[in-house]
Amino acid sequence: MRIVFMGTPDFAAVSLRALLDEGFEVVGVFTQPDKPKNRGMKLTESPVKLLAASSGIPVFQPAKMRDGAALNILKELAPDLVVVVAYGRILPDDILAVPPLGCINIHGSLLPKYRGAAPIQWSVLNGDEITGVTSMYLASEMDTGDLIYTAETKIGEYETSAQLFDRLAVLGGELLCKTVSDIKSGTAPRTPQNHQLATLAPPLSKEMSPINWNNSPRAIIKQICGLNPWPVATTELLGVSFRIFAAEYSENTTTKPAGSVLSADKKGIEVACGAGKTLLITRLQAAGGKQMSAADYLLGHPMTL
RNA sequence: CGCGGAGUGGAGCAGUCUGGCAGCUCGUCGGGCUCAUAACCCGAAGGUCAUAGGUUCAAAUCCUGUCUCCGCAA
Repeated sequence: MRIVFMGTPDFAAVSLRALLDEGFEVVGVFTQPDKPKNRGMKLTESPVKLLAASSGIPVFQPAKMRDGAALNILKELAPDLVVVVAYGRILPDDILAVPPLGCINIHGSLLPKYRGAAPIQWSVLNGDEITGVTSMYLASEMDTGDLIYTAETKIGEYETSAQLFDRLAVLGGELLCKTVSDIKSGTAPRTPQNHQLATLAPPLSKEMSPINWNNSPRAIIKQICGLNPWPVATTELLGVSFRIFAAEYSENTTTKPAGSVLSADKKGIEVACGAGKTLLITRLQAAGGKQMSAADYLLGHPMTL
């Protein structure tokens, strides 16, 4: 079975790796064009491109999906099945129509929940206890296609989006292989989504970063975890700006206003939250510095209360 | 050459502007105190000050090149 794989970031590369390790025949890979990125604006190749190139698979990086060029390339490759994982492009109907077995996708949530660009982060931000990955057929509208399989997993109380990303990438790779295998043998199910239950997971933005200390400790911790690794929760303590990477629950209570620093020692920086509750910041980063534990930070920057 | 910040014992920092003894808070090791401790007291080890060159009687500090890390931007 000839497969064309479309994807861009690490999350997608894990799925591609899984397909290759299982011995599926990947005849071509589509990925986003190299872009100037990072410090120095160096041209950066996507993780999927690097993996495909090192595996000897032809790589295509069409700038547009609708100008006919991409369509011609795809027809030339004559895939039986197209697998899309975090490609970053909407595929037009004429592309979707090329492979006889269809186009399938791995999505980082239990659809129809969290359609959109940031399902993993939103599942953390909202404090969900269960999430997972879904395999589905692509439809014209984003993340609305028929479901094939799902795999569930629990979200840890202190699990960050970054950590969940890594786990779901692996789960997604496994689910993809099972899905492709069953499509090949003709035993894959196909279930329409219940569109009534759909929710959206739009991209995150820096505007979500500032912590509102009037919220509950859990809401704040979920914000911190959900926004890690990007855009990262921020706050100002005693006049200094910080990015906050991790925090823990605290048993203590206080009568001081939300946002007040209550203590700062090896255990962390204790801050007042809503309703007199508190939490402990354990990992942070000051301007110009590196990310470090609160204890390390305090050694060189004592906080006098 | 997109913009800016930073490299100093194992960790986090000060010292750089104005050149002149390697400093602080921890950690580690040894000893002491204590019913006991992540507490306290005494002592010790550990740094070619990112790297290469230049200026100088003298460079962590001033000048030039290089490497690495961080934020913005994308």
